[in-house]
Amino acid sequence: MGKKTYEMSKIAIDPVIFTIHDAKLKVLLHIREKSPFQGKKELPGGLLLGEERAEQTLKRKLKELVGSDNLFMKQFHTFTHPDRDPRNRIVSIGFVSLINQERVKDIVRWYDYNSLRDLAFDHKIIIEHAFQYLKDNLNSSVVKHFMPKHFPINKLQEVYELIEEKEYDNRNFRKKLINSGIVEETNKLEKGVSHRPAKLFKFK
Amino acid sequence: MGKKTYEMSKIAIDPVIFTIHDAKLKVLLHIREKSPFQGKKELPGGLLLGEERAEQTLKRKLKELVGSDNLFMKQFHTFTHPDRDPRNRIVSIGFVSLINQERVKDIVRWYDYNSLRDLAFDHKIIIEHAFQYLKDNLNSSVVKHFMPKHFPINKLQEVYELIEEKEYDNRNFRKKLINSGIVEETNKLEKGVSHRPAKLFKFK
DNA sequence: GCAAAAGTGTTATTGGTACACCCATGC
DNA sequence: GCATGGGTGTACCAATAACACTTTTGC
Repeated sequence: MGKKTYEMSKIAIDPVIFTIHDAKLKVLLHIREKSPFQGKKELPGGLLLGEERAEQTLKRKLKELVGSDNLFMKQFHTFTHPDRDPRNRIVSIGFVSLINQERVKDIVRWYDYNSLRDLAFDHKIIIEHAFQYLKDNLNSSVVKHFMPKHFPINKLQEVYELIEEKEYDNRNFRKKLINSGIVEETNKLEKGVSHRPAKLFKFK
Repeated sequence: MGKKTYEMSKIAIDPVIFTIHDAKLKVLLHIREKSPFQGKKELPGGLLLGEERAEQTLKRKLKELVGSDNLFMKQFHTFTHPDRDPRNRIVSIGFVSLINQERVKDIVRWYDYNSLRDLAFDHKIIIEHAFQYLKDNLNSSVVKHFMPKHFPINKLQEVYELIEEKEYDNRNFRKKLINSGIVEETNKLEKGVSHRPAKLFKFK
Protein backbone atom coordinates (compact mmCIF):
# COMPACT_ATOMS: atom_id res chain seq x y z
CA MET A 1 0.00 0.00 0.00
CA GLY A 2 1.36 3.42 -0.96
CA LYS A 3 1.18 6.50 1.22
CA LYS A 4 -2.29 7.89 1.53
CA THR A 5 -3.60 11.10 2.97
CA TYR A 6 -6.63 10.77 5.17
CA GLU A 7 -8.01 14.22 5.19
CA MET A 8 -9.62 15.73 8.26
CA SER A 9 -12.81 17.58 7.84
CA LYS A 10 -15.22 19.76 9.71
CA ILE A 11 -18.61 18.20 10.25
CA ALA A 12 -21.79 20.20 9.88
CA ILE A 13 -25.48 19.60 10.01
CA ASP A 14 -27.85 21.19 7.54
CA PRO A 15 -31.43 21.19 8.78
CA VAL A 16 -34.13 21.48 6.15
CA ILE A 17 -37.00 22.73 8.27
CA PHE A 18 -40.37 22.59 6.57
CA THR A 19 -43.64 24.14 7.55
CA ILE A 20 -46.92 24.80 5.79
CA HIS A 21 -48.31 28.30 5.59
CA ASP A 22 -51.18 29.53 3.41
CA ALA A 23 -51.34 26.17 1.66
CA LYS A 24 -47.69 26.43 0.64
CA LEU A 25 -44.73 24.34 1.67
CA LYS A 26 -42.07 26.60 3.18
CA VAL A 27 -38.41 26.19 4.14
CA LEU A 28 -36.48 28.19 6.72
CA LEU A 29 -33.49 29.97 5.14
CA HIS A 30 -31.04 32.70 6.06
CA ILE A 31 -29.56 35.40 3.88
CA ARG A 32 -25.78 35.13 3.92
CA GLU A 33 -24.06 38.26 5.13
CA LYS A 34 -20.54 37.20 4.19
CA SER A 35 -18.65 35.94 1.22
CA PRO A 36 -18.77 33.42 -0.36
CA PHE A 37 -22.32 33.58 -1.74
CA GLN A 38 -23.02 36.89 0.00
CA GLY A 39 -26.68 37.82 -0.33
CA LYS A 40 -27.70 34.28 -1.31
CA LYS A 41 -29.96 32.13 0.81
CA GLU A 42 -28.62 29.25 2.84
CA LEU A 43 -29.79 26.56 5.18
CA PRO A 44 -29.40 27.47 8.85
CA GLY A 45 -26.69 24.88 9.39
CA GLY A 46 -24.01 24.63 12.00
CA LEU A 47 -20.81 22.83 12.86
CA LEU A 48 -20.58 20.07 15.43
CA LEU A 49 -18.98 21.31 18.61
CA GLY A 50 -16.35 19.29 20.48
CA GLU A 51 -18.36 16.51 22.03
CA GLU A 52 -21.61 16.79 20.17
CA ARG A 53 -23.39 14.15 18.17
CA ALA A 54 -25.14 15.44 15.06
CA GLU A 55 -28.55 15.15 16.72
CA GLN A 56 -27.38 17.34 19.60
CA THR A 57 -26.06 19.97 17.25
CA LEU A 58 -29.39 19.95 15.48
CA LYS A 59 -31.31 20.32 18.74
CA ARG A 60 -29.13 23.24 19.73
CA LYS A 61 -29.77 24.93 16.37
CA LEU A 62 -33.50 24.24 16.48
CA LYS A 63 -33.79 25.82 19.91
CA GLU A 64 -32.04 28.88 18.57
CA LEU A 65 -34.02 28.99 15.33
CA VAL A 66 -37.57 28.18 16.35
CA GLY A 67 -37.43 28.08 20.14
CA SER A 68 -37.96 24.36 20.53
CA ASP A 69 -35.72 21.32 20.35
CA ASN A 70 -38.60 18.91 20.33
CA LEU A 71 -39.42 18.74 16.64
CA PHE A 72 -39.57 15.85 14.23
CA MET A 73 -36.04 15.31 12.95
CA LYS A 74 -34.62 12.67 10.67
CA GLN A 75 -31.29 12.22 8.90
CA PHE A 76 -31.79 11.70 5.21
CA HIS A 77 -28.36 11.96 3.55
CA THR A 78 -24.77 13.03 4.12
CA PHE A 79 -23.07 15.26 1.58
CA THR A 80 -19.36 14.72 1.10
CA HIS A 81 -18.31 16.32 -2.17
CA PRO A 82 -14.89 17.85 -1.45
CA ASP A 83 -15.69 21.10 -3.26
CA ARG A 84 -19.14 21.70 -1.83
CA ASP A 85 -17.71 24.57 0.21
CA PRO A 86 -15.09 26.54 -1.74
CA ARG A 87 -13.15 27.44 1.41
CA ASN A 88 -12.65 24.18 3.33
CA ARG A 89 -13.76 20.66 3.13
CA ILE A 90 -16.97 20.31 5.12
CA VAL A 91 -19.02 17.16 5.32
CA SER A 92 -22.64 17.94 6.03
CA ILE A 93 -25.31 15.72 7.47
CA GLY A 94 -28.73 16.63 6.11
CA PHE A 95 -31.78 16.51 8.38
CA VAL A 96 -35.45 16.98 7.67
CA SER A 97 -37.35 18.76 10.41
CA LEU A 98 -41.00 19.72 10.58
CA ILE A 99 -42.87 22.36 12.52
CA ASN A 100 -46.49 23.35 12.57
CA GLN A 101 -47.40 26.78 11.40
CA GLU A 102 -48.81 27.89 14.74
CA ARG A 103 -45.34 27.74 16.22
CA VAL A 104 -43.74 29.81 13.46
CA LYS A 105 -43.32 33.47 14.35
CA ASP A 106 -41.16 35.03 11.68
CA ILE A 107 -42.82 33.77 8.51
CA VAL A 108 -40.77 36.25 6.49
CA ARG A 109 -37.70 34.03 6.80
CA TRP A 110 -39.55 31.06 5.34
CA TYR A 111 -39.46 30.61 1.58
CA ASP A 112 -41.76 28.75 -0.79
CA TYR A 113 -40.34 25.37 -1.66
CA ASN A 114 -41.69 25.75 -5.15
CA SER A 115 -39.89 28.95 -5.99
CA LEU A 116 -36.46 28.60 -4.49
CA ARG A 117 -33.69 30.54 -6.14
CA ASP A 118 -30.33 32.10 -5.32
CA LEU A 119 -29.24 29.38 -2.96
CA ALA A 120 -25.68 29.25 -1.62
CA PHE A 121 -23.41 26.19 -1.87
CA ASP A 122 -25.20 22.95 -2.77
CA HIS A 123 -28.18 23.88 -0.65
CA LYS A 124 -30.72 23.68 -3.44
CA ILE A 125 -29.75 20.06 -4.00
CA ILE A 126 -29.88 19.36 -0.29
CA ILE A 127 -33.37 20.82 -0.03
CA GLU A 128 -34.63 18.87 -3.02
CA HIS A 129 -33.20 15.72 -1.54
CA ALA A 130 -34.96 16.48 1.74
CA PHE A 131 -38.27 17.02 -0.01
CA GLN A 132 -37.93 13.74 -1.87
CA TYR A 133 -37.24 12.00 1.41
CA LEU A 134 -40.32 13.56 2.95
CA LYS A 135 -42.47 12.61 -0.02
CA ASP A 136 -41.23 9.03 0.00
CA ASN A 137 -41.75 8.61 3.72
CA LEU A 138 -44.98 10.46 4.33
CA ASN A 139 -47.46 8.90 6.72
CA SER A 140 -49.73 9.99 9.51
CA SER A 141 -47.05 10.04 12.19
CA VAL A 142 -44.97 12.34 9.99
CA VAL A 143 -47.80 14.57 8.85
CA LYS A 144 -48.98 15.19 12.40
CA HIS A 145 -45.92 17.38 12.99
CA PHE A 146 -47.30 19.88 10.50
CA MET A 147 -50.66 20.09 12.21
CA PRO A 148 -51.84 22.06 15.23
CA LYS A 149 -53.55 20.08 18.03
CA HIS A 150 -56.99 20.61 16.52
CA PHE A 151 -57.56 20.81 12.81
CA PRO A 152 -60.21 20.27 10.14
CA ILE A 153 -59.84 17.13 8.06
CA ASN A 154 -59.65 19.16 4.90
CA LYS A 155 -56.47 20.87 6.13
CA LEU A 156 -54.89 17.48 6.64
CA GLN A 157 -55.86 16.46 3.13
CA GLU A 158 -54.27 19.65 1.88
CA VAL A 159 -50.96 18.72 3.52
CA TYR A 160 -50.93 15.28 1.95
CA GLU A 161 -51.72 16.78 -1.44
CA LEU A 162 -49.00 19.41 -1.20
CA ILE A 163 -46.28 16.97 -0.34
CA GLU A 164 -47.33 14.01 -2.43
CA GLU A 165 -48.13 16.35 -5.32
CA LYS A 166 -51.37 14.61 -6.11
CA GLU A 167 -55.04 15.01 -5.28
CA TYR A 168 -57.41 12.97 -3.17
CA ASP A 169 -61.16 12.57 -3.45
CA ASN A 170 -62.50 14.28 -0.34
CA ARG A 171 -65.12 11.63 0.50
CA ASN A 172 -62.64 8.79 0.14
CA PHE A 173 -60.01 10.66 2.11
CA ARG A 174 -62.35 11.26 5.06
CA LYS A 175 -63.61 7.71 5.00
CA LYS A 176 -60.14 6.20 5.05
CA LEU A 177 -58.82 8.56 7.69
CA ILE A 178 -61.71 8.14 10.07
CA ASN A 179 -61.84 4.35 9.64
CA SER A 180 -58.12 4.12 10.27
CA GLY A 181 -58.72 5.30 13.80
CA ILE A 182 -55.72 7.61 13.92
CA VAL A 183 -57.80 10.75 14.40
CA GLU A 184 -60.84 11.46 16.49
CA GLU A 185 -63.53 14.09 16.40
CA THR A 186 -63.58 16.80 19.06
CA ASN A 187 -66.51 19.00 19.95
CA LYS A 188 -64.73 22.10 18.69
CA LEU A 189 -65.54 24.01 15.54
CA GLU A 190 -63.43 26.13 13.25
CA LYS A 191 -63.79 29.88 13.94
CA GLY A 192 -63.58 33.08 11.97
CA VAL A 193 -64.47 31.70 8.57
CA SER A 194 -67.19 33.09 6.34
CA HIS A 195 -68.70 29.72 5.50
CA ARG A 196 -69.87 26.63 7.28
CA PRO A 197 -67.30 25.99 10.03
CA ALA A 198 -65.50 22.65 9.98
CA LYS A 199 -65.47 20.18 12.84
CA LEU A 200 -62.03 19.96 14.39
CA PHE A 201 -60.25 16.65 14.78
CA LYS A 202 -57.15 15.61 16.67
CA PHE A 203 -54.66 12.77 16.49
CA LYS A 204 -55.21 10.00 19.02
CA MET B 1 -21.54 34.02 21.83
CA GLY B 2 -18.65 32.45 23.71
CA LYS B 3 -15.67 30.76 22.17
CA LYS B 4 -16.49 27.43 20.62
CA THR B 5 -14.34 24.62 19.40
CA TYR B 6 -15.27 23.16 16.07
CA GLU B 7 -13.62 19.83 16.13
CA MET B 8 -12.11 18.27 13.06
CA SER B 9 -12.76 14.66 12.38
CA LYS B 10 -11.76 11.86 10.13
CA ILE B 11 -14.51 10.63 7.86
CA ALA B 12 -15.04 6.94 7.20
CA ILE B 13 -17.46 4.77 5.35
CA ASP B 14 -18.74 1.53 6.81
CA PRO B 15 -20.20 -0.75 4.15
CA VAL B 16 -22.64 -3.38 5.34
CA ILE B 17 -22.44 -5.84 2.48
CA PHE B 18 -25.17 -8.47 2.46
CA THR B 19 -25.46 -11.65 0.50
CA ILE B 20 -27.60 -14.76 0.74
CA HIS B 21 -26.00 -18.18 1.01
CA ASP B 22 -27.68 -21.47 1.93
CA ALA B 23 -30.90 -19.63 2.73
CA LYS B 24 -29.14 -17.42 5.26
CA LEU B 25 -28.50 -13.71 5.22
CA LYS B 26 -24.77 -13.05 5.50
CA VAL B 27 -22.59 -9.99 6.16
CA LEU B 28 -18.98 -9.49 5.15
CA LEU B 29 -16.74 -8.91 8.19
CA HIS B 30 -13.05 -8.85 9.01
CA ILE B 31 -11.27 -10.07 12.09
CA ARG B 32 -9.34 -7.20 13.65
CA GLU B 33 -5.64 -7.88 13.97
CA LYS B 34 -4.84 -4.86 16.10
CA SER B 35 -5.97 -3.23 19.29
CA PRO B 36 -8.51 -1.93 20.11
CA PHE B 37 -10.97 -4.81 19.80
CA GLN B 38 -8.26 -7.21 18.62
CA GLY B 39 -9.80 -10.48 17.50
CA LYS B 40 -13.29 -9.01 17.24
CA LYS B 41 -15.14 -8.72 13.97
CA GLU B 42 -15.54 -5.42 12.20
CA LEU B 43 -17.07 -3.96 9.09
CA PRO B 44 -14.61 -3.57 6.22
CA GLY B 45 -14.68 0.20 6.42
CA GLY B 46 -12.21 2.78 5.25
CA LEU B 47 -11.32 6.45 5.53
CA LEU B 48 -12.02 8.99 2.82
CA LEU B 49 -8.85 9.90 0.96
CA GLY B 50 -8.01 13.50 0.09
CA GLU B 51 -10.41 14.29 -2.71
CA GLU B 52 -12.85 11.43 -2.43
CA ARG B 53 -16.57 11.58 -1.97
CA ALA B 54 -17.99 8.85 0.25
CA GLU B 55 -19.36 6.96 -2.76
CA GLN B 56 -15.92 6.87 -4.35
CA THR B 57 -14.35 5.55 -1.17
CA LEU B 58 -17.01 2.86 -1.08
CA LYS B 59 -16.38 1.88 -4.71
CA ARG B 60 -12.67 1.63 -4.04
CA LYS B 61 -13.30 -0.62 -1.06
CA LEU B 62 -15.82 -2.77 -2.91
CA LYS B 63 -13.38 -3.36 -5.72
CA GLU B 64 -10.83 -4.47 -3.17
CA LEU B 65 -13.27 -6.59 -1.18
CA VAL B 66 -15.37 -8.35 -3.77
CA GLY B 67 -13.71 -7.45 -7.06
CA SER B 68 -16.47 -5.21 -8.37
CA ASP B 69 -17.45 -1.60 -7.85
CA ASN B 70 -20.75 -2.01 -9.57
CA LEU B 71 -22.95 -3.19 -6.72
CA PHE B 72 -26.12 -1.80 -5.25
CA MET B 73 -25.10 0.80 -2.69
CA LYS B 74 -27.15 3.16 -0.59
CA GLN B 75 -26.40 5.47 2.31
CA PHE B 76 -28.64 4.74 5.24
CA HIS B 77 -27.26 6.66 8.24
CA THR B 78 -24.27 8.59 9.52
CA PHE B 79 -22.86 7.76 12.94
CA THR B 80 -21.38 10.65 14.87
CA HIS B 81 -21.09 9.67 18.52
CA PRO B 82 -17.79 11.19 19.69
CA ASP B 83 -16.74 8.04 21.56
CA ARG B 84 -17.62 5.50 18.94
CA ASP B 85 -13.90 4.96 18.33
CA PRO B 86 -11.90 5.09 21.57
CA ARG B 87 -8.81 6.45 19.83
CA ASN B 88 -9.98 9.41 17.72
CA ARG B 89 -13.16 10.97 16.71
CA ILE B 90 -14.34 9.34 13.51
CA VAL B 91 -17.62 10.07 11.80
CA SER B 92 -18.78 7.14 9.76
CA ILE B 93 -21.22 7.04 6.88
CA GLY B 94 -23.07 3.73 6.75
CA PHE B 95 -23.88 2.11 3.42
CA VAL B 96 -25.89 -0.95 2.52
CA SER B 97 -24.49 -2.97 -0.35
CA LEU B 98 -25.79 -6.18 -1.90
CA ILE B 99 -24.10 -8.91 -3.87
CA ASN B 100 -25.40 -12.15 -5.29
CA GLN B 101 -23.99 -15.36 -3.98
CA GLU B 102 -22.54 -16.47 -7.29
CA ARG B 103 -20.05 -13.62 -7.12
CA VAL B 104 -18.92 -14.42 -3.59
CA LYS B 105 -15.72 -16.43 -3.46
CA ASP B 106 -14.58 -16.50 0.15
CA ILE B 107 -17.77 -17.44 1.92
CA VAL B 108 -15.80 -18.05 5.10
CA ARG B 109 -15.50 -14.32 5.70
CA TRP B 110 -19.27 -13.89 5.59
CA TYR B 111 -21.19 -14.25 8.86
CA ASP B 112 -24.83 -15.07 9.56
CA TYR B 113 -26.78 -11.94 10.25
CA ASN B 114 -28.81 -13.84 12.82
CA SER B 115 -25.91 -14.92 14.96
CA LEU B 116 -23.59 -11.95 15.06
CA ARG B 117 -21.40 -11.64 18.14
CA ASP B 118 -18.07 -10.16 19.18
CA LEU B 119 -18.34 -7.07 17.03
CA ALA B 120 -15.86 -4.21 17.38
CA PHE B 121 -16.85 -0.57 17.98
CA ASP B 122 -20.54 0.18 17.35
CA HIS B 123 -20.62 -2.13 14.37
CA LYS B 124 -23.40 -4.34 15.66
CA ILE B 125 -25.65 -1.31 15.87
CA ILE B 126 -24.60 -0.19 12.41
CA ILE B 127 -25.40 -3.61 10.95
CA GLU B 128 -28.80 -3.76 12.64
CA HIS B 129 -29.56 -0.31 11.33
CA ALA B 130 -28.57 -1.44 7.84
CA PHE B 131 -30.81 -4.49 8.03
CA GLN B 132 -33.74 -2.39 9.14
CA TYR B 133 -33.15 -0.06 6.22
CA LEU B 134 -33.08 -3.01 3.84
CA LYS B 135 -36.26 -4.46 5.32
CA ASP B 136 -38.09 -1.15 5.11
CA ASN B 137 -37.03 -0.51 1.53
CA LEU B 138 -37.27 -3.93 -0.04
CA ASN B 139 -38.69 -4.17 -3.53
CA SER B 140 -37.97 -5.97 -6.75
CA SER B 141 -35.26 -3.59 -7.92
CA VAL B 142 -33.44 -4.10 -4.62
CA VAL B 143 -33.96 -7.85 -4.39
CA LYS B 144 -32.63 -8.40 -7.88
CA HIS B 145 -29.12 -7.62 -6.63
CA PHE B 146 -29.21 -10.77 -4.54
CA MET B 147 -30.17 -12.97 -7.47
CA PRO B 148 -28.11 -14.57 -10.23
CA LYS B 149 -29.22 -13.90 -13.82
CA HIS B 150 -31.42 -16.98 -13.90
CA PHE B 151 -33.23 -18.24 -10.83
CA PRO B 152 -36.26 -20.26 -9.76
CA ILE B 153 -39.19 -18.28 -8.43
CA ASN B 154 -39.05 -20.13 -5.15
CA LYS B 155 -35.56 -18.80 -4.51
CA LEU B 156 -36.81 -15.28 -4.97
CA GLN B 157 -39.62 -15.94 -2.53
CA GLU B 158 -37.04 -17.24 -0.08
CA VAL B 159 -35.13 -13.95 -0.27
CA TYR B 160 -38.22 -11.89 0.44
CA GLU B 161 -39.11 -14.12 3.35
CA LEU B 162 -35.65 -13.95 4.86
CA ILE B 163 -35.46 -10.18 4.80
CA GLU B 164 -39.04 -9.33 5.57
CA GLU B 165 -39.13 -12.04 8.23
CA LYS B 166 -42.51 -13.29 7.17
CA GLU B 167 -43.93 -15.99 4.91
CA TYR B 168 -45.75 -15.87 1.62
CA ASP B 169 -48.22 -18.31 0.13
CA ASN B 170 -46.39 -19.83 -2.82
CA ARG B 171 -49.33 -19.70 -5.24
CA ASN B 172 -50.12 -16.09 -4.45
CA PHE B 173 -46.48 -15.13 -4.64
CA ARG B 174 -46.02 -16.66 -8.10
CA LYS B 175 -49.24 -15.14 -9.36
CA LYS B 176 -48.39 -11.65 -8.21
CA LEU B 177 -44.82 -11.82 -9.43
CA ILE B 178 -45.66 -13.12 -12.88
CA ASN B 179 -48.59 -10.74 -13.35
CA SER B 180 -46.42 -7.81 -12.33
CA GLY B 181 -44.33 -8.36 -15.43
CA ILE B 182 -41.00 -7.77 -13.75
CA VAL B 183 -39.73 -11.28 -14.40
CA GLU B 184 -40.01 -13.52 -17.41
CA GLU B 185 -39.68 -17.24 -17.96
CA THR B 186 -36.62 -18.59 -19.75
CA ASN B 187 -36.32 -22.01 -21.35
CA LYS B 188 -33.70 -23.08 -18.83
CA LEU B 189 -34.19 -25.55 -16.03
CA GLU B 190 -32.53 -25.93 -12.68
CA LYS B 191 -29.80 -28.60 -12.65
CA GLY B 192 -28.26 -30.97 -10.16
CA VAL B 193 -31.22 -31.31 -7.85
CA SER B 194 -32.76 -34.60 -6.78
CA HIS B 195 -36.32 -33.56 -7.36
CA ARG B 196 -38.38 -31.95 -10.06
CA PRO B 197 -36.21 -29.17 -11.51
CA ALA B 198 -37.62 -25.65 -11.40
CA LYS B 199 -38.06 -23.43 -14.44
CA LEU B 200 -35.62 -20.54 -14.35
CA PHE B 201 -36.79 -16.95 -14.59
CA LYS B 202 -34.96 -13.68 -15.12
CA PHE B 203 -35.66 -10.02 -14.46
CA LYS B 204 -36.80 -8.06 -17.50
C1' DG C 1 -42.17 -46.60 -5.50
C1' DC C 2 -40.68 -43.17 -2.45
C1' DA C 3 -38.87 -38.71 -1.13
C1' DA C 4 -38.53 -33.94 -2.30
C1' DA C 5 -39.68 -29.77 -4.02
C1' DA C 6 -42.29 -27.67 -8.22
C1' DG C 7 -46.36 -26.17 -9.98
C1' DT C 8 -51.31 -25.02 -10.39
C1' DG C 9 -57.28 -22.33 -9.73
C1' DT C 10 -61.10 -20.91 -7.37
C1' DT C 11 -63.56 -18.36 -3.97
C1' DA C 12 -64.18 -14.86 -0.37
C1' DT C 13 -62.80 -10.66 1.57
C1' DT C 14 -60.87 -6.28 1.62
C1' DG C 15 -59.46 -2.03 0.03
C1' DG C 16 -59.53 1.47 -3.53
C1' DT C 17 -61.78 4.37 -6.91
C1' DA C 18 -65.35 6.98 -9.08
C1' DC C 19 -68.93 10.02 -8.66
C1' DA C 20 -73.01 14.56 -7.35
C1' DC C 21 -75.66 16.85 -4.30
C1' DC C 22 -77.27 19.15 0.06
C1' DC C 23 -75.71 21.86 4.36
C1' DA C 24 -74.29 25.64 7.48
C1' DT C 25 -72.47 29.87 7.95
C1' DG C 26 -71.16 35.09 6.98
C1' DC C 27 -72.16 38.96 4.60
C1' DG D 1 -80.19 35.08 -1.22
C1' DC D 2 -75.77 34.18 -2.66
C1' DA D 3 -71.06 32.79 -2.21
C1' DT D 4 -68.00 29.62 0.14
C1' DG D 5 -66.25 25.62 1.57
C1' DG D 6 -68.12 21.49 4.69
C1' DG D 7 -70.06 17.21 4.70
C1' DT D 8 -72.25 12.78 3.09
C1' DG D 9 -73.36 7.14 0.47
C1' DT D 10 -73.34 3.76 -3.01
C1' DA D 11 -71.75 0.79 -6.62
C1' DC D 12 -67.90 -1.15 -9.15
C1' DC D 13 -63.42 -2.98 -9.70
C1' DA D 14 -58.86 -4.58 -8.29
C1' DA D 15 -55.86 -6.65 -5.12
C1' DT D 16 -55.13 -9.75 -1.50
C1' DA D 17 -55.78 -13.89 1.29
C1' DA D 18 -57.04 -18.51 2.15
C1' DC D 19 -56.74 -23.06 0.87
C1' DA D 20 -54.99 -28.86 -1.16
C1' DC D 21 -53.65 -31.65 -4.55
C1' DT D 22 -50.96 -33.30 -8.73
C1' DT D 23 -46.43 -33.36 -11.25
C1' DT D 24 -41.65 -34.24 -12.23
C1' DT D 25 -37.42 -35.66 -11.16
C1' DG D 26 -33.38 -38.61 -8.72
C1' DC D 27 -32.38 -42.44 -6.29
